[in-house]
Amino acid sequence: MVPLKRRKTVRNDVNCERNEVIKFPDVVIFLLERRMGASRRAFLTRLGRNKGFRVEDCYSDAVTHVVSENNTGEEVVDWLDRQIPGGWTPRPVHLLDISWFTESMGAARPLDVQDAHRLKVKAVSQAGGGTRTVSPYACGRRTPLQHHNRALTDALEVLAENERFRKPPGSSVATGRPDVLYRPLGFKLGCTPPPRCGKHSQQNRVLWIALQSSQRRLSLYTDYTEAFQLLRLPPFHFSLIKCTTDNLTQRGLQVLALRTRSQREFSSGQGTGVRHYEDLSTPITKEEAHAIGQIVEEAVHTVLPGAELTITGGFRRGKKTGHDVDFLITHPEEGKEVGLLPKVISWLDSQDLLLYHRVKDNTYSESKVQLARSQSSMDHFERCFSIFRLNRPLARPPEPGASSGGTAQESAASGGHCSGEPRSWKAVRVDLVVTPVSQFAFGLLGWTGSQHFERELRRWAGQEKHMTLNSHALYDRTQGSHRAKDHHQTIATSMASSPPLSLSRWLSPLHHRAHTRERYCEPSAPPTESMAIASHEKGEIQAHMPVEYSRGGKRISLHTLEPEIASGTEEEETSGYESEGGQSASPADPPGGSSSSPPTPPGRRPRTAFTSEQISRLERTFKKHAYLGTREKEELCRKLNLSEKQIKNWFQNRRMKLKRTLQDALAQACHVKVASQLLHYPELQAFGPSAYSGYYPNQDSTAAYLPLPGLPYAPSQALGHLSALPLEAQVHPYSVPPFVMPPHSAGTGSPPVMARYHPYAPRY
DNA sequence: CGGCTTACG
DNA sequence: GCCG
DNA sequence: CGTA
Repeated sequence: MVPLKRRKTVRNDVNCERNEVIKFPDVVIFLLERRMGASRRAFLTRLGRNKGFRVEDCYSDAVTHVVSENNTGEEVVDWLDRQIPGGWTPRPVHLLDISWFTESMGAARPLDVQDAHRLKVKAVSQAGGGTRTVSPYACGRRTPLQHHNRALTDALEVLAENERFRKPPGSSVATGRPDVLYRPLGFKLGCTPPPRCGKHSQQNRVLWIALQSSQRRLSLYTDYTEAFQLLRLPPFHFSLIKCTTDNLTQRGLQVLALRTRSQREFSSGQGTGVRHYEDLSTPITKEEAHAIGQIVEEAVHTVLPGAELTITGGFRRGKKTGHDVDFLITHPEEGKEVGLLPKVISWLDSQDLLLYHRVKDNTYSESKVQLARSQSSMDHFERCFSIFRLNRPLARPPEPGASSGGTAQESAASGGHCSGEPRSWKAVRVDLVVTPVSQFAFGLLGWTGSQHFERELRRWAGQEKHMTLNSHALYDRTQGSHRAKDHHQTIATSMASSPPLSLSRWLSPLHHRAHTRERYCEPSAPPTESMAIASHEKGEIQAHMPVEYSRGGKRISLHTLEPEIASGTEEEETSGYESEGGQSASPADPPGGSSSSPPTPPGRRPRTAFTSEQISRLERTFKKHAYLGTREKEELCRKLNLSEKQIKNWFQNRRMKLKRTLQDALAQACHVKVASQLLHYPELQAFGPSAYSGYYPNQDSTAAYLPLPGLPYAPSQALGHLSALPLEAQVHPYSVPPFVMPPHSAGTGSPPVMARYHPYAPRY
């Protein structure tokens, strides 16, 4: 099983004219006899020399290319080490597989060394002693012996190996290859990653390495790496790394790459991004977007006459500028749209309007784990990321309707270096998505959304339309029907008729207030079932709604159902009750109180405002472990004068906050919703108290107020990072990894599982 | 009024 | 429930 | 985890 592709080149060339002339003086070859055999070596030597190569009989420092067959890099190094008196000192020499030699022979010239030719030094020994290659999981190809970022590739390999044996739920995401990581880093890493202790040290290093290239994000991501550990989340996934670096490549990394001027290692897309960095970081105007629209429209109509083009994204929301332009394409006749995108692209390309394009079809079809996901085929849409070559208007701004079809000027191709002088065109990012009509509205929503907009929209859907809208579907609770696919009319209508900004008028807090007030202020009138329903527009009828409320510091909570609950509330103690004297003393406010906020329902501790001392200590503890053991809970409880329940709640809330923060950041970074998937691991589930609860020396008080430089969890810091992110708020909801729906939810004809949106951090 | 923070089922 |  |  020799994975080497041997070319038969050699054969008949033996008796060719023998010119011993050295045509390529810069290449000095040494053929390693080991496992090659003397006769074959002699043959190859002759062949090489005939072709004008300089092939040495003995190894020397003059040698530039060491060629071996069926040896690992380590074996070669080992051999060299034994040959050279005093040991072989690593020097810039290519350690190559025979494939380089034979291919060079075939080409009659020394080929540039490709990664595939290189021997990997740290190859794992394998059965059969064949040529070693790096795990395909680690890199899409064999890793070169000499490259800048050994630490990175090694770490990747470790990661990869781990990955093979880890089958966590949702791991289907982890199919991406990390070579994206490897390739973009065409430059030498500046410094060595910080050593870390802990299980995930390698992973963290990987991340660190990958991300240090973008200083802005460095702290962010190292912080989040720690956050992952803290939450006992599994180490990063490949996909995450992939996405992350992908994104970095498209954004921040470019800057660095430009600086280091090593563009050669970039893929075409990355290179394009780098070359047009200036353009791409220049905001796109509405006019430009419109012009692009004209072009795309022409393309679409040419390719498929009936097709419809709609602009989505920020421009649809009314933004005046954007970082890209998004379009949604469909055809009124279901099915007509399939395969449309490639044609559109190639038409555009033929008109020389594209600088780059990458069509993506089913992103995750590769991963077989297509689990119950009847709806939400968002991720099956054809889509394309492209960079347009948009002609700049000449001199004066003409009317936007100039669809100058193929006027693509063949300006100086500015292949690699565009000097600052203004060109006649500008590079513009354009995203194209094709959806079947049935999905059109859904797509429209998805691709038009901004965090704010979607949030508003969902609220609107929920409160006004009694429908649940999330990124996967629209559910009509009124009819109990599921309309993910065919409700486009309603959505489209609402989209059209109520522009985003006017949505707020639906959000009158009055309804809401009225209901809640009603419940809290009129203990004498137990809500009937219907009332309960009415007050819970979300459709979640609370089973045990407290019927009787009393106010005051002492609660006498009577729950109609669940008597045990009432008794259960005992465990709770008043330790922290008066921590804030003023507050809990008598929250009793007159019923007619015009207070803006509803009174605290009885049975519920009035909201306390934790002091900064309390917070800082909690934060410090949290930084050590996000899950609190009984021991520490008690301790905190004492020291902070808070009840255990408060401590417990605080930690719970804090974990959620961290999680949100993480998800948001990762979602942004990945430009993909993978983040929430990553956080769905059981590790995050309730976890018993730490075995070492009491062990950590309690670095008492003292420096409690310091912002703590390394403390990513101090709100100020974490949020500071976030807001510092130059990333756009918009995250497209496509590329949802195969969402693992609880397969058992089918039992009742109940509505499908819906993620409820989080009021704080809409993550789509 | 939204965001963030406590508190709870 | 408070704050900006 | 959603929500008051």
